[in-house]
Amino acid sequence: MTKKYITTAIPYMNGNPHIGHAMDYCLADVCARYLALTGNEVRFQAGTDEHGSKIAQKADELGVEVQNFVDEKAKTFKDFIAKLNVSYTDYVRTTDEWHERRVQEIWRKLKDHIYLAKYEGWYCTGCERFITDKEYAENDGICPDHLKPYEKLKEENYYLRLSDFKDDLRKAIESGEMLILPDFRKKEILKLLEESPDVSISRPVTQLKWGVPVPDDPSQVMYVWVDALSNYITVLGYPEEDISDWWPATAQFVGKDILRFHAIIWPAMLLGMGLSLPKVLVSHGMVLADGQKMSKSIGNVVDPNEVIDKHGIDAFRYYFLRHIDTFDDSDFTWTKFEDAYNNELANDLGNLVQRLATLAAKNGIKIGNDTNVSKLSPEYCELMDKFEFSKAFDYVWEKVQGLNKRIDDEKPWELAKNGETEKLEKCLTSLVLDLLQVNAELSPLIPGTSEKIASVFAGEINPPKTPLFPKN
RNA sequence: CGCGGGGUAGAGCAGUCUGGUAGCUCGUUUGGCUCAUAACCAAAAGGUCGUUGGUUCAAAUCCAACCCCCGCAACCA
Repeated sequence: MTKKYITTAIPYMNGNPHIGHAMDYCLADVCARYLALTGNEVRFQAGTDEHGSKIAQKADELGVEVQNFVDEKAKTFKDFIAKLNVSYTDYVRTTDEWHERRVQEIWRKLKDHIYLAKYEGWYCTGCERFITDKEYAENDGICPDHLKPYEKLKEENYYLRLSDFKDDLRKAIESGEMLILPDFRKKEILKLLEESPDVSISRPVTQLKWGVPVPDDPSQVMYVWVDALSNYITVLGYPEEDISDWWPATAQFVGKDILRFHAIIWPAMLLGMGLSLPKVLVSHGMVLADGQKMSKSIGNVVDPNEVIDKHGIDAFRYYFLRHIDTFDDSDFTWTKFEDAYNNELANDLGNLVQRLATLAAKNGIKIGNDTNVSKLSPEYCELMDKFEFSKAFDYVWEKVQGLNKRIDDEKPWELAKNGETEKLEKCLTSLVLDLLQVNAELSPLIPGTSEKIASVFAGEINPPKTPLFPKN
């Protein structure tokens, strides 16, 4: 049994769960379920990112203790992940004591690549980041997002010497040793890598209190990314435990907006610790609303809870994994969602199960423990292995539609009328077995529905009493 | 001249590398069927393949120029 490790990006606790988080979880979950289905032992991480001054600030505004604030938020997210039916095995909160302790150990291991230096330049308190001279000039000294003038800042920070790793990193990305998907993101990262300066990885405690203290220097606190990125291995027990069974990760799922941290800083940290690089970084796109970015100011934000409540979690998973592009930005619209639900889930699949179950039950068909039903087709596996989830499910759907066509072509109801019992039995048995094979391929995508379908045909065949996908 | 992706039927996309009658899904129209969630199956209509020019017997596909959209750069996955 091969061991596989899948990770999700840990969301920052300054907002509520949104549709983008759901996208990340769904992709990783399909991957994890597929790997388990093909006989691998899978560990699957999820968690929450809870440090940083923005979170502290938010708690201040609300007049609550920071710890209480993140406890509350973290619970919201954990409930949300449960609602998505995500099959994670390991969960990390960056405020977990064991995480903080291990991050400090990681810092110690990186020490040869860390140096202290003075930064002098522009800073935006709103963005919480350093501003280059070029940016300063372009924006006439005023932050376009926060409409506040940049501040002159002089402070000491620790830096990670990225230049120690650039060559190795570039080779690893070019050769595919650390595969970045899709390919156009790989090109972007390679270019970005060349231009990347050393990264500041700490802030003075006077600026940032809510974080993990730098070991042996109480005046500095770790920059949140160092803390957050480490979660992928602290959750496995690093450095206290031997993680070589699980690391390097089989695949790490991230949004395109945070790919740069995962494709440059994170691998640099890993190389600094003498660990291997993740095998694959899967960068997915953003979910748009009518071609536009979802934003509070435009007011076009789609609440994932609303979508799930409308037609259930499997309809949600189905739409996001089949009709939202795995790698690039795509639209969510209610019309498209409803169309997919009615035409594909209810009419194609739901009705197929219903009609076939009814035919089989009426004619006394029984399916034994046929082992072939869980056999996955090579075409399907090939697409899944390449993380082409939406294409894989397109392929499966052709089979769903093919079964409907076969029923029409073979007309089992006529065979029944004509008393051709033997032929009828053969025809229906074959159809049911093929449906169960398709069902196995659907199980990573819509696990709940897949179980229901399996139970309909297990032993005595019982057609669903209520439709799998009811229409209103 | 920053780098990159893209402009193909009403919508979303494939086809472009390796030129040879323009394809898929949804939507629309019509026909068939009755096991089934007014579901299913079949057929039809619908396109100057961003613009202009070039190469070729032949261009969505190769070459050149131009126009338009988007990403890499905004709290956010």
